[in-house]
Amino acid sequence: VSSSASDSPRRRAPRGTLNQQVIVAAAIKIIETHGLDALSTRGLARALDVRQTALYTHFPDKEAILRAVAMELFARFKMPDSAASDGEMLRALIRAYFRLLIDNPVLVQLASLPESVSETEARVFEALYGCLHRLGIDHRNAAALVASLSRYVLGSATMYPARHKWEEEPSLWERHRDQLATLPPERYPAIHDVLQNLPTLTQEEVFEYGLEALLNAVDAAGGTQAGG
Amino acid sequence: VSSSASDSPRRRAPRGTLNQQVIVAAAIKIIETHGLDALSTRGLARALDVRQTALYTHFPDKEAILRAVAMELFARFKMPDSAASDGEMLRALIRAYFRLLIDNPVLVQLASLPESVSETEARVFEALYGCLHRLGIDHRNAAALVASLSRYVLGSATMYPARHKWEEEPSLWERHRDQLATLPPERYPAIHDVLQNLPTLTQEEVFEYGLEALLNAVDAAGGTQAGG
DNA sequence: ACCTGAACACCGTTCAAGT
DNA sequence: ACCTGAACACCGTTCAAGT
Repeated sequence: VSSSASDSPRRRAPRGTLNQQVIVAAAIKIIETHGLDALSTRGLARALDVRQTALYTHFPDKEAILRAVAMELFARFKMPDSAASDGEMLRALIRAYFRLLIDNPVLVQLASLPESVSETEARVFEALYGCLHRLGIDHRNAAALVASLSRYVLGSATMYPARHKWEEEPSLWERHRDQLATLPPERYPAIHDVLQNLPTLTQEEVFEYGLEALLNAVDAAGGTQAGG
Repeated sequence: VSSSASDSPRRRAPRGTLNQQVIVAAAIKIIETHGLDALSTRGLARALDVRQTALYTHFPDKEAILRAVAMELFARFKMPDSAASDGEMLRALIRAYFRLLIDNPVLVQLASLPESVSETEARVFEALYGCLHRLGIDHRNAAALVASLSRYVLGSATMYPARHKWEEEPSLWERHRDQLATLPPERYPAIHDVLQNLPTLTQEEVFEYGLEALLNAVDAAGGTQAGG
């Protein structure tokens, strides 16, 4: 029963095996492969080939690990290149933030963590307010618009059909659509009217539709730069 | 050590003690008092003065209990009275749905449950599509608008500062604001410019701002019924 | 300083047994 | 039919002990 192959647990992990970086990397790997619910301190320790209590030398608790994971994923944000106009920059910023959330859906799940605002979020907000200021939007409208946009992006990312590797079940969006289709047509004629006459409407199209609607107010208030 | 007062556990619960209704009611009470995370089958059984395994006679698993809780809370939806115009009805429907989610924040947490569309949701969607149809909005725009509105409402409800009885921590919204204020002003001038010049902007004002922006497209497309 | 072993107080779920 | 007791396979976390 002694160690024979490399896949058998070693007797004792050497000194420098663990640090915050490798723990976070292993946690992200588990989350991306099997989902946030599959991340346990025991499983994480197993992946790192140490006992679970070794983790507590590097993090005070599991929540601290999750905060570090969120920080690491937020750092993946790609700030868009400066655009032709502030209106275009505004759109590019929102799209990039949306992209970050749908590429790393666990960030949505971790949104309720008591966690300081990430560097990424601060930079995005700063850039958004800067654009709106240059477009001549007053403080009140700028704050209301940025707040509305955040809510819209969060809701859109939450409903986005992230094809999780680890689960068979379809996303919120697809389930919703499928179930609406099974409702009795005689009681829900308007729903069926729309569903039957609308074969294709992607999440991206929906997102762009709402984004443009929310930004129309800006184009109206600040001088628009015509079509681009 | 035998039973002395009414608060000591009884020896054995009589036959008809449990049914789906009382279990769901007790679950809702725990969730509203201490939050969803505080709901365990053990605690639920304790509140009902039975052993935890008795619950499995009435529900196959905990998820089934949560689905029943969601159904019960969805039934609290108040369909608004028919409004003066379809435009007003549209707004009343969205506001009522938002109100349902912020009055019962656990519905947002339970949104990802694999659960059939509730009667409430179907009725709201049916009413929304009906309004849009009468306003002359085509299928594509109607579907895109309803989808955008759903995402906006979900995001708004998620960020809403529900003053949970059971937790001290401020809401997402308040934490976010407070933390933005602590950022270094020299690196984030636009953020501070807005924060300093904006003493009061309530969640309701933000919600209304985004709602009007999203519905502007409707007012533009379908004939608007002037101001009301 | 860093990793381990054993223990603690929790989970959700099962199943044979009682009534 | 409905409720119970004991058990199973999990959690996150602690702490004294090893190296």
